[in-house]
Amino acid sequence: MDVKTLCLGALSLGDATGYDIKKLFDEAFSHFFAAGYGSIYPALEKLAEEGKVSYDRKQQEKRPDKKVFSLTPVGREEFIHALETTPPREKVRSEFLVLMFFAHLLPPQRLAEVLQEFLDENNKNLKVLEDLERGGCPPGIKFTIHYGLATTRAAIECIEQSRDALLHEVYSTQVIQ
Amino acid sequence: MDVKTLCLGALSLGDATGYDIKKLFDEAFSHFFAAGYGSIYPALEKLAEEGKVSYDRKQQEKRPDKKVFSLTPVGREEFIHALETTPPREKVRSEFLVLMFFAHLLPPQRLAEVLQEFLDENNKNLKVLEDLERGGCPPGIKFTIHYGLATTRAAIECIEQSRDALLHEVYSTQVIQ
DNA sequence: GACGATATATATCATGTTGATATATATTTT
DNA sequence: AAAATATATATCAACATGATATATATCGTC
Repeated sequence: MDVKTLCLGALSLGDATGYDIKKLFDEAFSHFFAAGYGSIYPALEKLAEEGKVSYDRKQQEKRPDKKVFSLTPVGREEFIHALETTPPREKVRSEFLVLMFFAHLLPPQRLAEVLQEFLDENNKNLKVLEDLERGGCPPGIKFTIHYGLATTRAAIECIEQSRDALLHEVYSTQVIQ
Repeated sequence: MDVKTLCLGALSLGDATGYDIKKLFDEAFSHFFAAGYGSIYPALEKLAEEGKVSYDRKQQEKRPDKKVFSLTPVGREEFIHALETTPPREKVRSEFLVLMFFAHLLPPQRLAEVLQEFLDENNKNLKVLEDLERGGCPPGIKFTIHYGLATTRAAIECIEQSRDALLHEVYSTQVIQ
């Protein structure tokens, strides 16, 4: 699934500018799909060429002109077709786990820092998700929040449980070079 | 962190061809970092230009010639420097959660299928990780396995616990269009 | 013994994505 | 009054994706 397809999804929730869609990516989609302006604006341009979205240019006196995009019927069908055929995959790119994999090459101080930093970030994400959980939303969206909470809590517990032993073991097992 | 850097990491484990490194990505790194030939071969070429890896061309009678790459001292320092400065991030791209977010646009049959398929894949990954867990390996690597087990188990439990209610709710909440 | 599948090995390429930067102005915070 | 944040679009080099091409060997199986 590419950014073009998820832009159709974003517009299925209501008309929006590229800027609005970026905010949606940063808020509602942030814990499972990332995209920046560099992929969103070209995606909208191509979708417009293909007739899957249309837009109104809204003149604004004190701001750059807005392009408010809407999903066309063709675009809506395209999106539903994508949902029906996209396999439910999940892909993780974890710099954190790369650092753990090569823990034996890290100075002890740095390994401790890395664990703390990653723990902090997870606790921050947890708070965001806990706030979202309190607000009401459709069951599908609620599920994405519960799933995020479950995996984030598991990550935090795993780190808290193994941290001390890990810091100890890495430097007793370590071959001095 | 880019593929170039992780190729240095791969070579820190021992000399290898591009083909060998691809296997390492598919096995040891697969649950936290993906890369294909299309990024590995260009990465090795650039690293060689920069003097961070060297290679021996091994002629083989019955196979295409091998290029066996080795980490140079410069490359090793570069890798350790990268480990010391890379922030411990984690990024997920989940087509599964996109499908859940837009569950209200999926036919009931398809939603059930998606959940089952994703559950099956997670159980498959779980078995791979459980097998890895039994084999002995350094503490840092062991940690990446435990972390994978913890988050995968949390994902499976979360789906098993909410699946039935979700299937029910989505289609009772749904606005018929 | 033949056939298909898998393994060894490198390489390329169009398309898509990343992350930063540029441009301009308004509003909010310090 | 200055600095930071928000509104809004757009571009770009560098990097990554995923598929495909090329050749041969080996392994299983019917």
